[in-house]
Amino acid sequence: MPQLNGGGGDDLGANDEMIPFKHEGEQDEKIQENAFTERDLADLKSSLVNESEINQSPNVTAPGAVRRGQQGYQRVYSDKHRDALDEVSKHQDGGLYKAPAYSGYPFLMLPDAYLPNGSMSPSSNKVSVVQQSHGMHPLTPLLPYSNDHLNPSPAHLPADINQKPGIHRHQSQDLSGFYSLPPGGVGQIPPSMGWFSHSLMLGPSGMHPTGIPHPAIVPSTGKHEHDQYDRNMYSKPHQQAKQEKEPKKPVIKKPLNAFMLYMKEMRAKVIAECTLKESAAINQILGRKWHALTREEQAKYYELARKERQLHMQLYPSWSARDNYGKKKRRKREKQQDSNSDPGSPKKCRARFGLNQQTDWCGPCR
DNA sequence: AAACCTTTGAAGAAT
DNA sequence: ATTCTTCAAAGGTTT
Repeated sequence: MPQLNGGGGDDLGANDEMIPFKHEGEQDEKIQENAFTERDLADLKSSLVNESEINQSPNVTAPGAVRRGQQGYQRVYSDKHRDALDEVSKHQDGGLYKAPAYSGYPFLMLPDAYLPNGSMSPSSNKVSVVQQSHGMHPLTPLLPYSNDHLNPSPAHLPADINQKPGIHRHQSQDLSGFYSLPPGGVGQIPPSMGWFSHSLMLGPSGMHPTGIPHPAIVPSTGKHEHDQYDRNMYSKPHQQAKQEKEPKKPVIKKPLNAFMLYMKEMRAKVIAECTLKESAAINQILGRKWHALTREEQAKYYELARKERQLHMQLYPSWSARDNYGKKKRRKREKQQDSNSDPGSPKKCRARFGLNQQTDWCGPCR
């Protein structure tokens, strides 16, 4: 597993690269924060892109170039964070899910109101990840994993679930510990979690046998997936009716990566601060805030993402990211691909000239 | 109505 | 082994 790559030795070079960027990010952050509070919002919006270009990559003029440059940096950067994460994991794997920072993470995002009995608030374990204070969607991706949903009666579950062939991807003790219930919690997650460990067990519209939709599963309608998901959350009968109408095969979405989890948590906060609503702009801010995070702060999300992937893998052993390839139709990308596939358009400008010589890149690459 | 935009990270495909 | 592509979320914008 890539994220477990101990990184083969934390080369100090990584740190050397990390530091300047981080400072840069912090500066940006300060600027950004000031912008939120002092700058006219319209100015902020209009200057957002320019500002980011100036701050992040002075040599770059085109947004696309920013993207490319960052991609080049990205891998190194992510590797470094994996290193950081590994460091954290080294500390946490032994006790992470038995305690502290992340124990019961899936429940962390759960408003107390959703907690079993309403009494077992994991507040003591809450990390800053908690979202409701920002008006975030209370039902985060991991909500369905909560014991609130596990609770509702294993009686609903097929008796032979754990005996289903092909779903015996080894159950990591790590994971079962990770999703362990609070002491005194009502339900107990079966060690195997096999009761909902295969997509085949899901209804036509991605409903869990318990009636709780898994966040990674959406009806394959393409558009308005999220709306449907939200409706599924709150209107069960309606959903059931729809379930009958839609024999379509459910789409299992990719598990969220660290940054996506971070975005999900922070989006509402950023929107509240700057009143921007345009996701593209918000995401730019979030990207910069992400870089401004400390390693430890980021490590939290890498760890959460790792658990997400683990659980996703257990829930849908046969799922592959490839399954969703081609589900989205592209308009512009195709053009870009065409230009890239052009024999006269060298794809490897970045590799050839490096990020510091982007002026030597061909037009499309710039 | 559907794709785009914009971000980072993970996975898979391609080279 | 390295590079490239696609998708994950989100919601206003563009086509």
